[in-house]
Amino acid sequence: MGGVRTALYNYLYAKQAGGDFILRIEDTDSQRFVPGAEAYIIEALRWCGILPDEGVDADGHIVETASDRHPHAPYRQSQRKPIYRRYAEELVAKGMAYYAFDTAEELGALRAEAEASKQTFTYNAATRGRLRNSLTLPADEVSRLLEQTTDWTVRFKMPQNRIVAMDDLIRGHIEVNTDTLDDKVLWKRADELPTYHLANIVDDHLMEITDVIRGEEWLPSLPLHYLLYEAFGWERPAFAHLSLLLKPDGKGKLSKRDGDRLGFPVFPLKWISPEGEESRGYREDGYYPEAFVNMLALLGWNPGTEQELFTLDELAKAFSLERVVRSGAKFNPEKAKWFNQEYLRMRPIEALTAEFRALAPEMTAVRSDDFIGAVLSLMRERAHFAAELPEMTRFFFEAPQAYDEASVAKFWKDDVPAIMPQVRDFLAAVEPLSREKLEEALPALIHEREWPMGKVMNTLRLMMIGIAQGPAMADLLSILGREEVLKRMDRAIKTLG
RNA sequence: GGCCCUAUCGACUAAGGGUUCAGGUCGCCACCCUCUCAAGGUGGAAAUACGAGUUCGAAUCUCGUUAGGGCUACCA
Repeated sequence: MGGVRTALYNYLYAKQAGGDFILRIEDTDSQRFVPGAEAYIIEALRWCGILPDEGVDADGHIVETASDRHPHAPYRQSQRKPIYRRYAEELVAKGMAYYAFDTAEELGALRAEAEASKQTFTYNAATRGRLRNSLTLPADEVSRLLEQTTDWTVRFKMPQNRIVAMDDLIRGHIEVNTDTLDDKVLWKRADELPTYHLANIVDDHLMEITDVIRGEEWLPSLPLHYLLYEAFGWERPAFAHLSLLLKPDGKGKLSKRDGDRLGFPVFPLKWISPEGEESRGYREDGYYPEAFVNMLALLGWNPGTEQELFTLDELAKAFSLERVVRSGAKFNPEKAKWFNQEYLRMRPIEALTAEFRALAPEMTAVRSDDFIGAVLSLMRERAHFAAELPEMTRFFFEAPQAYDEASVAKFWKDDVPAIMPQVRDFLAAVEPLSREKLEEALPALIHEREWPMGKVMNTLRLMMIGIAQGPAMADLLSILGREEVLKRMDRAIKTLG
């Protein structure tokens, strides 16, 4: 969800400015490769209607070779591997980065040691002079290690005691002293791959990215990114950092577990991890993508007006980074349902009818679109999801198999058994058996005969649908039609005695 | 621990120093409508974290405290 929201804001911002939304896969961590994740991302964005202008082809596959429409291919960082080393070396040549030969074990030991004495180990100006790198080792030793070993890295040489002044489109001005930062690894010889920091800056430059809208977790590395653009002498894009989505109850950021625990999806689409663990999705839970996207857009942004329902195009028109809120937003599953309910109501009846047929093929096989449309028009306002409709409307399609005992006990007594055959005679003769006619004639009959209104109406409903709660009698009877109404009455009179 | 971000009803948010005893939406409660249920209509309860300061005036600006979050990896 958080990822989709970030993508959505990027998309809206790009569309509003008449720009392009590019999908790039940042898969530089070979250890954490997850099969199926890339296809999942593309499918999820597609379901949401967030279609990349660049990076993905019409067939839904990531583009690997450059073309007019995809001038910056390939879009998978793992396929851009040869690009990055050059840039890392460029920084070393400029004296803004250096080779580091410390092993992961050595650094781990240093960190553990520092922790034991309640201190923090930071690889920067304060410590790099004592560590094994091209700044401290003799040149011939450096050359030897570069050629003969494969576990070295290129680290950024963080300047000493410098204030980095940054501007964020959402958060405003931020300043950080470089002494609190460390010499981040930029490139790893072991897999010849860059880390996020290098790959991101190089690719954003190469792909002509003008605006970076990403999660708040990247804010601490913004100074590094500023310094990297400066080191390369490149113009930097504008940055905007979005706050996180928080769990509905308690504290902390929204996690996969919260969905399972509280009963709502955290993923746009159902996701099955390589380990076989399943997570439900908004799509499979019956949400309309329009409702999901609308809900996400309003979680951390507002239009400044009281409008809450937006199409994707309307969102693109109304969106602005100035109106993105800075604080984290707790996700509210109830409001998500409300959005879907609103979209269920706005749905064209033809579309809803088709959807309903797919949901309940046996029940609807012999029914006309007119009949189904009449049922749905009456009943859809009671539902949050289309999937609830078949059960909710079953009594229109099938006569009741049994009569609710509590309702029978409450209504099928006193003079009612004597009255109902007379109601049947009325329904057999009334002309036409329309909603308008019944709304007027049925109460009129009840008044005229001095029958108890509630008792007769509820008993009639009980006879029609098996329980005493449901739609208004005039609607119910007119949709059911005379033949079915009389059949159900006869059966109820016979069964209830 | 260090660095950074954030702080208005239960939740999402509006109010950009005076037009606000803080507005809207979801949820909750009551009433109305009514043959029941739902929907709808009307109304209600419900918030500026705390403490200083600036100012004629502070939800709004400043500082501090508290609380929450993020980062602190050869992950993104």
